[in-house]
Amino acid sequence: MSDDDLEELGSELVVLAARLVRAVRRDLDQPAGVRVLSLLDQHGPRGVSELAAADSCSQPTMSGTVTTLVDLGWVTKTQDPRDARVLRVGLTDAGRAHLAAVRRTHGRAVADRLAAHDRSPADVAAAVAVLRDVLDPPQEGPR
Amino acid sequence: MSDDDLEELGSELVVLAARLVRAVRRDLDQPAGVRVLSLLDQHGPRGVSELAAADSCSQPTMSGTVTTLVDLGWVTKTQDPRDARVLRVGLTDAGRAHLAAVRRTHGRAVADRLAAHDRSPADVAAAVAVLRDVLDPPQEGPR
DNA sequence: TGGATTTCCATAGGGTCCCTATGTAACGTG
DNA sequence: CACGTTACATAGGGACCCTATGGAAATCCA
Repeated sequence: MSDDDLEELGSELVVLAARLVRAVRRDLDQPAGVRVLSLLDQHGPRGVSELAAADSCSQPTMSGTVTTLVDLGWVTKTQDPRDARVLRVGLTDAGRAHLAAVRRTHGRAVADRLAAHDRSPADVAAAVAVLRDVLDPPQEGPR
Repeated sequence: MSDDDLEELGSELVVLAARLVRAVRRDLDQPAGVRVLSLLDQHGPRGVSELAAADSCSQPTMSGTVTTLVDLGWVTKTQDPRDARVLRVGLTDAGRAHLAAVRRTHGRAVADRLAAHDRSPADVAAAVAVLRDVLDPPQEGPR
């Protein structure tokens, strides 16, 4: 496996990821808010800054996203009684329901396409694991 | 592998893809035009509508992207002498050079992250193949 | 105790990417 | 030539994201 191949693969990975995101945005839901719902579902209530770090976006971006989600009734913002700076963002039942619906939609869409290509869910799991690894280490370092 | 798992995976795939795209846009350089350069590199000169179909975006979007690329000097638009409606979009040397540079950057970034996770390029290739399959069949007629 | 600093969130302003709706010009056909 | 079709461009708007900046609460420290 040569370096040229790796260049191709890295570039291709980004290209395909971009197309996937666009397709989802057009046909299904707003991914930005769903990412936040997913984070809250996995990790429980969090502050805006924690969410921004977890989603690796800027704090103002997350701030705006949360505001949108509040308007939609999918999350609530409550004050932390011990630290008035912190805003605890938590899922509502409606938010949980919406997340479940989106996941069903995505799952079905992925399953449909898999069926046409003799792909097993394990293959998708492997792809997810690779993406996670590629994204995981925002490790800075000299050199 | 249950349906619940598949829902999780489909959703997770989209979430990770979105984060990847955002990370690339912020840290590296990926004006959506690179996708077009990649298409032209793979398939040779094409018209705007063909490019839009290949990238699965709308024709006006591709029209604007191509205009941007022309301004950057990475592609040229030339009239087809046989059909004055068709614009042949072709890579310039500068466009080819830019594409090569972007690919090197992506390849290096991916390689760095892989090294931290005991991943082989073959794993990335597998992930790319899965993404391609997930995107490929927008459920159209026979080929 | 009274700054100084830090932490957390919000707003302002701007950019990119993408969409639908709607032209306009050139082709083909009867 | 009228007619529908094809290929591209423009107009208008929305979603998402960024940096810069501001304000308020908590914490640190002489």
